[in-house]
Amino acid sequence: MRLVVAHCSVDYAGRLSAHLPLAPRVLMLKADGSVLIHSDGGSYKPLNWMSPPCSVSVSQPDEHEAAGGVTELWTVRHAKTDDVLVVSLHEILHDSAHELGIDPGLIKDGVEADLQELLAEQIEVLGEGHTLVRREYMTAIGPVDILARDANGRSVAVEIKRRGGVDGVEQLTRYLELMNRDPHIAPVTGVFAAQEIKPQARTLAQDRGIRCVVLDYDAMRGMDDVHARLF
Amino acid sequence: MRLVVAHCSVDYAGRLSAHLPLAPRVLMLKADGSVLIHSDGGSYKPLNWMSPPCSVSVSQPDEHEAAGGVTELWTVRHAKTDDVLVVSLHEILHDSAHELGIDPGLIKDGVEADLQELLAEQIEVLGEGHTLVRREYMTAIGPVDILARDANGRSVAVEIKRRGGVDGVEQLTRYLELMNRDPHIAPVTGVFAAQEIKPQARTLAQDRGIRCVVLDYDAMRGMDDVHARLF
DNA sequence: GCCTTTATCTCGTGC
DNA sequence: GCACGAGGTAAAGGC
Repeated sequence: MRLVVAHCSVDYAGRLSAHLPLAPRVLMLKADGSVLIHSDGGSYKPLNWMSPPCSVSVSQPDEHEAAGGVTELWTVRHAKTDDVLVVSLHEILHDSAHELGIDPGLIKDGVEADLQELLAEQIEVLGEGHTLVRREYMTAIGPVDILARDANGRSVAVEIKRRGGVDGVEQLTRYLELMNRDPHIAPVTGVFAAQEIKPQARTLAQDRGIRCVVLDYDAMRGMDDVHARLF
Repeated sequence: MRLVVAHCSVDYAGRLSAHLPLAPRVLMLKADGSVLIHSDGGSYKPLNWMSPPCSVSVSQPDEHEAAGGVTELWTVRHAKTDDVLVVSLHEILHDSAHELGIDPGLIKDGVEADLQELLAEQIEVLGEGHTLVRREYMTAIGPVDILARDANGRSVAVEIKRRGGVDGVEQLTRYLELMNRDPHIAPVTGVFAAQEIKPQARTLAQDRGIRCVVLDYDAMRGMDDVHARLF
């Protein structure tokens, strides 16, 4: 990992074209050849970058560039596409290199998969008398998150999202259309379950006869702890 | 902007929980209080981070932590949510601070808006005799990218994407359903225009009677230059 | 290897 | 300020 702080301008040509005017910035060169150009704000996204696999080649500025104050040019080429990032370095304020090794990586907890697991365990959250048929019920166009049965024994297809938008409703609609064509399983009703359901999505779901259920992750995890203690 | 290279472990609690075991990493502390934790690989996304607005407070390790090798604790708290990021620093390998100022920002070119502009100018790309009605034609559920008329004077709703996936076809389908209920404008046919159309999207579009048109951005920009030269 | 789905998405834009 | 759509989305998981 090499860290450089320098006045620079940047040009990118690839899926789009982009340009950064001359200013002081932090340049991060990773061991895999990738380059990140960060400013002192924004969020974690760099102003510009080149993703691996790629390689950097350093060259000297031509007469015109040198006259403009450029001391060094970095040309970063992607190995597979023809994306190119050119960093024109002016004054270099800092330059250091560090050996980091391979990172052991992030351990996560609390994403959609966890929600699905919890809901499968606590399927009664959908309403009294509901029973789980299976998680990841496969259809021709992909897996339905949860297939359940309501108190009357009718099939219920559940689509789970952390944040429920129209996309999720569309997805569930496609599954329902398909499943309701299959006489073995029809009729199937739909439930759209999410920690947060956006108004547009709720409207669309209601319009299509899909029930919306808001999930409380913390409460469900609490219930899960009770389960764990009791059994 | 402060750059620190150090052996550290990290814990995040917020919209999810996450943990990073002890390893050497780069810590980037931005002027707005945000913190990024980078490894020497991956992509532009840090292993972990805290987005602004937030603030860092430094504290000394307790006896137990100190015995484990912790020399300093950084607690990064989000100003609005209760997200917390705790960095447990062990050995510090590098520490430097740099004044960058506010970045002038990125200038982009070649995104969906440019495609829409070019297609509006060169509406005949859709087929002979096509004329432009208007861009961003408003409906109750949102704006249709382009409304045009074909050689027979029939309305044509165009959805433009850089990369055409099923989402775009669904979006256009919703517009078409709505517009075809309006006797003033019905019948409306649909055109799905993109630089690249995914096979699934093409199949879905054909199934719904929506025509697919692949756009050549470079060629259209070339035409645009010709336009500019001629007029 | 390709495709689909998720994301602490981020980021702009229009209301 | 919120909601919605786009992204050089990136990254993970299934087939």
